[in-house]
Amino acid sequence: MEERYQPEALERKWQTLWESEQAFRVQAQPNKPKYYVLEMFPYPSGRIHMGHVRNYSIGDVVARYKRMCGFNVLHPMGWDAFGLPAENAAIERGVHPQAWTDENILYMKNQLKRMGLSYDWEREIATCTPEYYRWNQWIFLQFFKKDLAYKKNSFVNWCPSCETVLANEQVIDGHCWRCDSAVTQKELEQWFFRITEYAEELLRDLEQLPGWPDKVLIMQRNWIGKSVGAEIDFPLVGREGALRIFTTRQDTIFGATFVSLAVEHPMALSLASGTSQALAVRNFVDRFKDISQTNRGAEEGEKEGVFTGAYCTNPFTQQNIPIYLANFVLMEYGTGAVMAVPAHDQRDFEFAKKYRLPIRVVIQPANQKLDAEGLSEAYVDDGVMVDSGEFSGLASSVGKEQIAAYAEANGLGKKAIRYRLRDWGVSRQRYWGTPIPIIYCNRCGTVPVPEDQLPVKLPDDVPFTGKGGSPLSESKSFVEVDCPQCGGRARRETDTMDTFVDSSWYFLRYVSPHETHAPFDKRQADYWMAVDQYIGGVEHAVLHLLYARFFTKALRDLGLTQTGEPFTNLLTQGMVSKETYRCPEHGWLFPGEPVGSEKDGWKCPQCGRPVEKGRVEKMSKSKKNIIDPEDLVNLYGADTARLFTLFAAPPEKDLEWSDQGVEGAYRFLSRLWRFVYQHRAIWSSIANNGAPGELTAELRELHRMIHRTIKKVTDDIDGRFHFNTAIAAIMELFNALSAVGSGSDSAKTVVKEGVETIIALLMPFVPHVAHELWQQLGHNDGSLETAWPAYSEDALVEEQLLIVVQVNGKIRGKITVPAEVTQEYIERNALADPKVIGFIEGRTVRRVVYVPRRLVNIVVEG
RNA sequence: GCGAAAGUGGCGGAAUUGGUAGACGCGCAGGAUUCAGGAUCCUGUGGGAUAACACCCGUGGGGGUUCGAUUCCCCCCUUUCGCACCA
Repeated sequence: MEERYQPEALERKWQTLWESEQAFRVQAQPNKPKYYVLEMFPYPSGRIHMGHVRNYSIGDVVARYKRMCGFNVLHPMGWDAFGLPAENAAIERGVHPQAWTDENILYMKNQLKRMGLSYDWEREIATCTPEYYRWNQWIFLQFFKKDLAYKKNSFVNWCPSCETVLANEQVIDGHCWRCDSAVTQKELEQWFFRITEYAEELLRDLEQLPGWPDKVLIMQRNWIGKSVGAEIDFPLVGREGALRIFTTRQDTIFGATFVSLAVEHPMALSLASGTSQALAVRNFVDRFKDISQTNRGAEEGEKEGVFTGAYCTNPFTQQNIPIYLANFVLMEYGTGAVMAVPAHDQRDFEFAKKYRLPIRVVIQPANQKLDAEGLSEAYVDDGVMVDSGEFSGLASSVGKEQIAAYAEANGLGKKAIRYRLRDWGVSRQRYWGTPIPIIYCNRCGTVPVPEDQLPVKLPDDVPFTGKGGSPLSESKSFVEVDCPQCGGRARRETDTMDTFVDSSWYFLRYVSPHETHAPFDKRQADYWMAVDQYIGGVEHAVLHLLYARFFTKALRDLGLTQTGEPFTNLLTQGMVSKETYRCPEHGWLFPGEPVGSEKDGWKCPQCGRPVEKGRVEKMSKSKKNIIDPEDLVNLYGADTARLFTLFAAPPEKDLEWSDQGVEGAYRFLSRLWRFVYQHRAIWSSIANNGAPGELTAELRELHRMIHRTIKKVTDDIDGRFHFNTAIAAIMELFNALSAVGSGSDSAKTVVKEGVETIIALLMPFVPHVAHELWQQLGHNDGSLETAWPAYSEDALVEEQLLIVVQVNGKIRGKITVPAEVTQEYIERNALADPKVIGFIEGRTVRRVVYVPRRLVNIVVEG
């Protein structure tokens, strides 16, 4: 054993050993409790970053801990390997996406291995392999058969920079989630997955997920956005037909003084044709139709509209009211037409004011009287219906019911439920993704590729020009095919699938990654699913996590699995960030910290000029504040990198990078190493499990502390994931053991027990150094056979209690009493404490509050 | 605008159900060791006051409930995140 802690060689030793022993391989064992822990798989961008290190360190603690507790642990890893960066690399550097991706996977896999993560690499998957994506295609065909996959012409989000369609979930603030360009709108024929079919179930089953953070549940609930209301027809004046509107405020229908349509509404142009407004309407439509919804208001919320020249009838008031187009009405939601109630909807109010449209108050609040002239804003809350014919006098909530029922009974409309959730557009005009297994034949129409012809492989003869459009359409060998039905000449679909399809079921593939007859083996899935603990960034709160839930339910309905929810427990870890500093001369300071101090100001280490202290930023290339985990591992070893990320903050919070913090983690491991090195000769001569019966009071307390620490660390890891406090407790115990050092034989025995406990408790966190020290102390049990330490309740029993004594809630003294004494004894001693006496003398004791085993509060008066 | 989370020493963070606020780590200060630096070890470290105690103040601000509030309730301020014309 070396005197100094030298992580490099020992980490290599253990990694090699685990690899050669295939220590983390796992098979289903029906008689052993299973535990499936999964971290979100990475995109193979080239190098791992600190976010990965954090994510996988957390997962590895859970996996190793559960393994030590006797669970049969499935802990797999793979690659979310399709996506745009590979294609961009091809365009920019002429490397084939496949080669680029393979190379990255190879490099990153090595980096992950150097972290000592306990993955079963036998189960590794990469979504870009035909063995994987053929099942994307197979699932697509099953969806197609069940009408869960369909093609429709629609207005879609279009990223002009990526030159592809985006799903709603991929548009952030009107910008592309990937490249941040402003998203435009384009009318295209696209493939969709009918996720809305599952809207209600996706919403309802959120209640079955108590192991998910509330934040994520709320975000999903909002994203699905259920609204209960009614659809009502407003008959057109002077022509056939009606405009169907959707509303949740039927109770305000007597106040509807006009109707607003979306720019894309199919009747927009026909309503105006033949009226004097025809030209104005055409211009209005042309102005807005290519702009995506979020970018339509020139300024925040600015309302604009145009009269169509046509009228319809409010079926409740029988009044003829004008029909407008309005820039804020969404075609995608409801029916694309809304009844406008200016008095009770803020948007309609602003619109009515701008275009001088009538305002009718039909809801009165309890404590004030509204009139149309005096309104400065819409009254949107509930109240009592007025000026509403036979419905006047009803409360809003009752009126909603009755109006909807009346409409239904009289053929004016029906009750309706709408969701904000839209169907998931999955077509992408890119190369590096799963080809959609569809063939278009002039005679037979849309023909699915027969299952025995899967996979539809990506062709190799595609030029990467970056000039836009679907690259697959450039490959003749790919496009030109015979129709599977009639054998005639036909054309292959050239769009590929959204890469989120790949990640929507990969957790199922891991249960039988080499299965060739189905996406996964049902029996294996029945054993392993659901994922007991899923860990990843909160940025996937709606995107990936919603899609994966949808897929799981859809696959269940195809009879492929019994699981209805894929992830029983979810941990969303925070970002890794770093403070930024910028020197006017040298730009972002990196690597290295500024010199100086908070008081005297921070200076550039190169030129001494004062630097501007930036905000704490997420690590990103542009901010130049990236810490490369590889450098970190080279310098300090994987154990230190793991320990730091786990110790510096609880996993769900953001973690701010600190060079000194890393030093601290390294120092702790060094101290532990040195302590074992110095004492190992002494300890080797002691038998294990010395009886603590004959110990001094001090050593008995130390022995208690060992067991207290086991309990604390166990509780902190299991379910709570407070790794930072678990590690703190281990450090505390170590400090106490170091203070005792050696001494009497019984002291040595207790200290040895304590150190061995510490080493075992550290195994999930810093596996290499912990296993090395364990071995150095003479344990030759198989490297991963060590059981998680158990604590004994007996060993926790306190001999003495420290009782805090308060007077009127302020701490005035502390007394130590034997643990078995009575409450009366404790109160008597508290009142007799010299410090306490000073505060109660001459005053009347009104009351004495006793909190068992903790404190006495003496309430005095005067 | 709506929804959610969070504000605790110089810093990261503890305090699990209302019961010793500041565990653990970093930083800082003093000391030991050292030719010196680094490393290591010891001691101290919320603020005020003091020779030292006693004591006073203190968990964003202001109220409240309670014997007792970082924790519960109300109002306000700040920050972060999510949604953003969803009728």
